[in-house]
Amino acid sequence: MTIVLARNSPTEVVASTVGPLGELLGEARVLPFAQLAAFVAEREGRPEAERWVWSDSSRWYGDLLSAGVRVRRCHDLRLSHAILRNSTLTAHTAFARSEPTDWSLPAEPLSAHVVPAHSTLFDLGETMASGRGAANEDSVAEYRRQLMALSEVPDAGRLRLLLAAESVGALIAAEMRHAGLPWRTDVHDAILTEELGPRVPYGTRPARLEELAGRIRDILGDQSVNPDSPQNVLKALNRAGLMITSTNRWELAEQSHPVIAPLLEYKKRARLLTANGWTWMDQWIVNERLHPDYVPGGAATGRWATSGGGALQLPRQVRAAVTADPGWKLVVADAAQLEPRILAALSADTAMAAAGRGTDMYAGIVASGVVESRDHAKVAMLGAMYGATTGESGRLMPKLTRAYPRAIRLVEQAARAGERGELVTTWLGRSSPAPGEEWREAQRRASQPGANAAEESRARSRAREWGRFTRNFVVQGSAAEWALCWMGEIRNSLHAIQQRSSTPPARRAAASGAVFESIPHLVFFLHDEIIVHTPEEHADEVAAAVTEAAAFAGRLLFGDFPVDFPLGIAVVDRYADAK
DNA sequence: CGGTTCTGCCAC
DNA sequence: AAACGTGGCAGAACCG
Repeated sequence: MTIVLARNSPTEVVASTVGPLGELLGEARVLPFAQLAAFVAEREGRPEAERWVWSDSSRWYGDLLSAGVRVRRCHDLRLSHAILRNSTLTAHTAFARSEPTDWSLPAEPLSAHVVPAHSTLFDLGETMASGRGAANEDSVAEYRRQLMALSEVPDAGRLRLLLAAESVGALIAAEMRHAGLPWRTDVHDAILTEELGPRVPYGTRPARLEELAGRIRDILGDQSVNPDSPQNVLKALNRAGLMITSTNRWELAEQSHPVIAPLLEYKKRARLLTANGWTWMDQWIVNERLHPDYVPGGAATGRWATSGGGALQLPRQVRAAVTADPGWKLVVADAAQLEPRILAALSADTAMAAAGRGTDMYAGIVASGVVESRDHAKVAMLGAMYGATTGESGRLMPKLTRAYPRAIRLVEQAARAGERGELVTTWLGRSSPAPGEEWREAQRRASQPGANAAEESRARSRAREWGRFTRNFVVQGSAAEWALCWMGEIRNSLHAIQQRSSTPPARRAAASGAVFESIPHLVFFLHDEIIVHTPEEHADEVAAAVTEAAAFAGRLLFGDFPVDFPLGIAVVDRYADAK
């Protein structure tokens, strides 16, 4: 059954049951927000899984989770709209060719600090009520238009899978934000104290940094040096005779001067303080949980982005603070060499897939005699996917091209398409954005008869730049699709484990408002890795399910093509212990 | 003074 | 060794 939920007024929801073409089945029900959670919970209590269609999962589902209600399936209209409007597969449809509407706008970010507490049913709708405008949502009509667009695509199987994967990703994002990543503030504080000295008020330098700043000034014989100011440091180092043009780490590291070591150490520690210091901890860790605001589909390639919390860049330095609760474990898994494996499958390059038969594809490439070392294999593969032309990576390209012609042809063709300003499309059907007007104008000018050399060279350089983007887009975007399928299947398996387990399910949890209090659940996702927080007794079962889900995702996308997706996987107490 | 851009570094 | 993709973020630097 499919039920479209839409905001009817600032205080009401309309729930419309619809059929396969989005046609209304029976009367729509109007509910006050206060009754929505009970309504959804009742439908979710039935054996058959409803599909909830709504504008924006982060709002609708965030509210439901706060009220203690989990759902199994949804269709996220806004995320699906973005895919269907831009895909080359739907480019011929009225849906893609019509003028953009409000549905074409990105979801509004959740307000900075609605960290999911366990609110009561009474609060439900607060997030919804704060959404864009007060206008009613025309969700049924939009759903119908999307179904219509899909029906106009000859072979829409992959596109349908993409919309389902994108939508389940949005559910998972909301669930992970709700549950939060277990975070020990005492461990975090101990790391900071060890690296920086005891906590000091915001705006003052901790002892360890003060001491390093003193040493830097003494060595340079200049007490006015401020190591936090790149400009100031650059001038001071130039005065000291160092021929550098910036103060970035690699340029400094090339110099031999006694000030370099303390300066690099200062920068390292200062970074920890500003990015993940006490201020960050106070702001983002609530009740020993990090609640990052994931943005599914936030990157053009379909990768997730985040806004706030910095979950895309949790430095290794602080990962020891990510610690399972007593009696619980973290199952940490990452896909080994995901992107090259995806490339092998996209291009049906059986030689490259064969090199990935073991757990280390780079070792497999060496074993096949393509290059001499694992480092070479890695830098060559990354160069092929990123479009490297110079350096070691560029020099190794011919060897790779000889060994894996199909794979390399695929990325080269994607690059050439981008250079011509064309769109490229992932395995499941997400297309790259078109280059901007400025880009097109530059290309037009350069191709005019009177164009000067500078214009031509600038245009060529912009074209190659866009080619590197589209080259990477097909691989990165298809890898993101695999990851969504992997995670969606993990979610299904965890649900099944919960159903089988003696610790009973959602109903009791729902009553307490804590949807994930006693069951294994995903708590972290980053491009090709996941963390599940699980009661210890389920840890091995969870690890097996995560592993099987990777194989499942491979079959779902690539059918019988013999490509493996091995994982690095560990059952640990602390994230830092995983690899 | 507040808003925007730049620099540098974190993650994959 | 330093050029090769996607992001976020803090603080400095710049600008009207």
